[in-house]
Amino acid sequence: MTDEAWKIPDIAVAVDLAVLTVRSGALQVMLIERGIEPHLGMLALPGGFLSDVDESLDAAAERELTEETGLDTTGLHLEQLHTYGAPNRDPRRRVVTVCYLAFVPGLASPTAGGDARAAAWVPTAIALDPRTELAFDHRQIIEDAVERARSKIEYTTLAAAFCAPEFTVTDLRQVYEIVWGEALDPRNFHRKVTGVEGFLVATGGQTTRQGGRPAALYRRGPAHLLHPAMLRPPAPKPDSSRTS
Amino acid sequence: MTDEAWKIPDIAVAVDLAVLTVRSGALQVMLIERGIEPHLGMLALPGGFLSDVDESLDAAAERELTEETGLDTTGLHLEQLHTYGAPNRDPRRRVVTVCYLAFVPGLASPTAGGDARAAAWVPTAIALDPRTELAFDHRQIIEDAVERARSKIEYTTLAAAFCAPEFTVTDLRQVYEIVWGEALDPRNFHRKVTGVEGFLVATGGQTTRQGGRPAALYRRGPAHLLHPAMLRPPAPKPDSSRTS
DNA sequence: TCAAAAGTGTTTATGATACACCCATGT
DNA sequence: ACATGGGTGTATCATAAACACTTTTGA
Repeated sequence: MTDEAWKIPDIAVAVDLAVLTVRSGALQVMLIERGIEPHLGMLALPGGFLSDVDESLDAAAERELTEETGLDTTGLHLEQLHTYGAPNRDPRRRVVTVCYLAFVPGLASPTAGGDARAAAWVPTAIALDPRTELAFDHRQIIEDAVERARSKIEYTTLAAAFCAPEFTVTDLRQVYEIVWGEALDPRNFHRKVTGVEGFLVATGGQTTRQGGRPAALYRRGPAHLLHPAMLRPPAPKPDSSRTS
Repeated sequence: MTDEAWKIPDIAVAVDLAVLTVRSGALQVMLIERGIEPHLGMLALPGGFLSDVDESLDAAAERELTEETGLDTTGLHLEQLHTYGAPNRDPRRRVVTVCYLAFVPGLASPTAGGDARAAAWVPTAIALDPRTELAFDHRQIIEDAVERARSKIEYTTLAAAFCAPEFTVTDLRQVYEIVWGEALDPRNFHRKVTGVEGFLVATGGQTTRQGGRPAALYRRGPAHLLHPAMLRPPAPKPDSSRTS
């Protein structure tokens, strides 16, 4: 039997995870502080090598997340983001990493473990700040993950999952504003989300407020896809036409 | 220095290519007939293992395509589709394959080479027919690739690239109909594509026809993205309400 | 003059945006 | 009364779908 194994070079396969959430009014990403070389002590995404030839990529992603952050991954929805394999992205050897995105609410605070010296939620504004140093090509990965998360809430009902079990339309709008980094018109937003079938279910309850009309409370409806999709306001062009 | 190389299992990294085009009025995919085990003689996507630790994933994809099909890959736009890594997708050993999609016009007929015994364009209707046997998980990959190609022409001007340098609106519409497998209203389609800025540029020429009004000829315009996007007709629900 | 294919006009419906305005509560 | 935020009404615009109709050619 012909075999071509002779020409297969020694390449390691890793998985990395961009776990995003909305916490404390900010889009945050789970980062670890590396406890091993290379990039010892630097911030990085949780991840690591496939540990067993019989481990699926998805399973490896879940395992690494649990190992390094202590987060419970049962029922966690992971989706492949991209595979990064530039020849020199890891100084030790050739590593191809399959990256996963998890964009999920309600995760606990992490507990460092495995090869991670520390683990914490970090606002993406800080993680992507030019002054923040990140290991490997993880800055690029986080940028890709944020963009994917932004587009996911355009056509799914996922944003509602970041609200409390009972929430107001304003709570939901703030999730969109945080993730997109754009202000939305509260009135049009209200009409839109209450008009989409299966998105919100009124509970009949109302908020008690300090000043202002009480808001109706809603629970998540059965829909997972949004029809029609929520539209992100177009990024305003740099204004080069000021005459005065 | 701490190292964790001891726990890195022996995994091969491959690239596979789903090369799609529109030829002879059909959406077609480039398939090879395998010249080596496993699945000797079976239809498969072109692809193979990374051959060198310094070869990027993109470069490996181009190399494999040229080796197995003889196609010229200069200027070819490849985009990552997905990474498939189920533990038993290859009977020999653990293989993680990074799949690329190329959806491009004007490719020549292939010439088999490398590990391919034959190479040919195959209509996707045949490739995905239940009676067609495909190696590994390549049926799934082709399905994913077709879906991606279908959505790409919704929001890009790529479809026009499958027409001759000068083409009519009907030529362009037929590309959409072939890729989507749906009939479109010629009149609304005409208004739509001629109304999108930068999509089509009238050359002033006309077709000579056998019966029927001559059609205006167009060239591709400078736009790459479509605003607003072309809408795929919604898949009709199975009609369970026929009463007569 | 007729068939065939190209292209235009018109109607109707949907949805986005902007924003005026009213509603319900705490102070 | 009034500030505060919740929620509705409405005009205007952009686009999509359906389809009647006109235009331009070859036979």
